[in-house]
Amino acid sequence: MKPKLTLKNIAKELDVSISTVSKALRDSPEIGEETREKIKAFAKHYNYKPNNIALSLKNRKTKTIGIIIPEIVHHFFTTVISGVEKVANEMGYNVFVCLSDNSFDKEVLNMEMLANGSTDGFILSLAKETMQKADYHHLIEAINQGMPLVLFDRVVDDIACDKVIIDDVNGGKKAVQYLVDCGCRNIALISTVDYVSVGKLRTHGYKQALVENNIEINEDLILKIEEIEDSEAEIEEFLKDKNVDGVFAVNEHFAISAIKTIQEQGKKVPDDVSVIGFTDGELSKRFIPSLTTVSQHGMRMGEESARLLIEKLERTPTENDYYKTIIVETELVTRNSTKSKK
Amino acid sequence: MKPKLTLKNIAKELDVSISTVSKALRDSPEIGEETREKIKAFAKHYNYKPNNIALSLKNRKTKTIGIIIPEIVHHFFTTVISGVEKVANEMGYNVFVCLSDNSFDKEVLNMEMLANGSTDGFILSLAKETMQKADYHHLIEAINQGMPLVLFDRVVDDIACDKVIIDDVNGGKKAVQYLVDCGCRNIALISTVDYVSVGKLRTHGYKQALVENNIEINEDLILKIEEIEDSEAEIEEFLKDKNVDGVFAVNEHFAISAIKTIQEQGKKVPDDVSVIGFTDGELSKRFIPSLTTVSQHGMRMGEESARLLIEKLERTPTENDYYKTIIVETELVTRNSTKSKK
DNA sequence: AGCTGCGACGAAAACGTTTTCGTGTTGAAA
DNA sequence: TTTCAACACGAAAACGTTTTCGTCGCAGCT
Repeated sequence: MKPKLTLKNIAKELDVSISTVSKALRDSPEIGEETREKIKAFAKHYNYKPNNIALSLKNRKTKTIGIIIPEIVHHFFTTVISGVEKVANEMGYNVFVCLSDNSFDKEVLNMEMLANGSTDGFILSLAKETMQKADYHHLIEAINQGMPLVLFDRVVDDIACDKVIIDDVNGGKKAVQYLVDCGCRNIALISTVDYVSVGKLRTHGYKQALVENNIEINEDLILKIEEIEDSEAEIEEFLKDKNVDGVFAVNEHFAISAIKTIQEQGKKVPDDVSVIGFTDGELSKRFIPSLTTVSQHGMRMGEESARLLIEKLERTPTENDYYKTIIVETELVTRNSTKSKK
Repeated sequence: MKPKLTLKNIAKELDVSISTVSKALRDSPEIGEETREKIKAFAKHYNYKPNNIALSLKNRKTKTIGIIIPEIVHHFFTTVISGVEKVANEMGYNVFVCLSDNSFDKEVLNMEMLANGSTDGFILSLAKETMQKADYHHLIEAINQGMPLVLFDRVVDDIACDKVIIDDVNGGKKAVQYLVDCGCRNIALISTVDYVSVGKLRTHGYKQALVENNIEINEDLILKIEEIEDSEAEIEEFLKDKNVDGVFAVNEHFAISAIKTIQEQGKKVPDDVSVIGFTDGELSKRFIPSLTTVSQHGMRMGEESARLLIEKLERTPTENDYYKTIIVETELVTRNSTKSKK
């Protein structure tokens, strides 16, 4: 285990000064050609690589961005990470991934870790608990410290920062409209509790679509689920002896559970009941029947978030006083859990 | 956007020296109680947090570990990350996640980024391309530089470092033995190409189980898949007019594809054909029929890897000259894609 | 000979910490 | 009154870079 090669080492070895070595390696014209070549050859031979930490300290930037997500074992979020990684790497940035586990405290802790010089800025999707508490002081603090922040997917309006979201209202509307177009009239909604922004918005979309089609909104056909763990039983109970011909679920899991329940009731999907989910994961693709879903383009969201953040990082602060919100379009991918349009 | 609070700032503000501030904050008895309290109060009020980068530079350790995985959109790897994050955070470490995309070049690049001071060590699962090329110079280089390395899941024998693997041979054997116990005799194997270590090992297990049960190995019943993209078509072609009563697939996807094909042929799972997969993901759990699989305990693998690495990091180098290999046991979780045991 | 200018290099500061080793001021002991 | 320890604090080095600003020697010009 050799001692790590540093500028100082090279300087001593070659009997020049540290500054000379540094300049030579950066091709400064200040250094004579002969010395320069000698130093570069030496560095190359011994595979010198400048120390990142020292560079970060000197430049006061780390070329690193952090991303904090509520849970990683979730297809949507992994695609977002993928997207972030992709553009970050292209732009010469590293990515710190942190998990909040949907816990407020862990989210705050993560932010503090990342904010103390480790990263230049971050990308965040709020923890469920944070949205419930509606306590965003950690975000505000970070922003005040001059740390650029991009919120994605689970965002909150009152924070002034860049945002990347999908048009949840429209996505929900599209889905329900499609069900209507297939001839459904009694359409159930399986959503999450209202403080999760996406659940609320998709519910809006659901209602809008019904209204636009002159279908009465029946609150009995709306289920709001708190704990994902118990969702299966809840959904079963909910769908029991309800006479629905269409179901719109705000995620894959709810959709699958709905299908199972429906089948157990002796009805057929899509012949008797059409089902549409949200988020296009492996499950939707490969389930039988494969699921018609509203795809969120997680990869694109990640890419846009990273681009937004890096753009902000590489500008002078004075230009920074406006914020963008990028809306990534959803896409309805039709598969076999819905009847074909009439 | 206030200028970031530093020791120097505090010192100037309170009209003491930098060293005094530093010592006071670290509760050094050298500093008089009055001054100490004053400084601590000030720091607390303005929410001072020491700069991580400066600390890293000073201490020559970053309290950060890197993990490089071939692909993140893969349930198994996300559970591993989860496990790593968990114990890393408990021990006060941060986690850098990098993606190699199964590309050799990206793997090397990632390692170089992380090796230049950004991390104290890393955890790695080899890219497919790397295993194919069998070029491990980047690993050796890192080790020579004194960077601890833990290999997991996709490992290679000739590198001297800690390893965390599952007993793939045994896992495969268990699965096939179970099929035999269910009365299957014509058991097909759907595996990956041999240079992917896990594919090879699970194939061994398959063969061992057959031999132990005096069933002849029929190479015609073994399919090795290179490109996961074309797998569905390949599997369909492979299973066409083969008279099998059991299928062992080395991952979820192959298993699902097999089931689909079998059902399309008019046969029933599990009544006519039993199917077992590997890796316990969402898909296995929720598919209909739900899949009997060999579970890999990704979370545990992540935890063990992180523990191993951190243990090494926090010892003196002299104690470091031995390497452990931890074998995480697999577990057969039986569901509905197999008949019950006779 | 004296001046200018330039080419080639080195010294030192800076980034934000921690830590070792002073140093100046006390109070008490001799 | 002198001496010395204890106390409370500051100066400076170090971690590995980059960069600004010297400085030195020498050639060319008048």
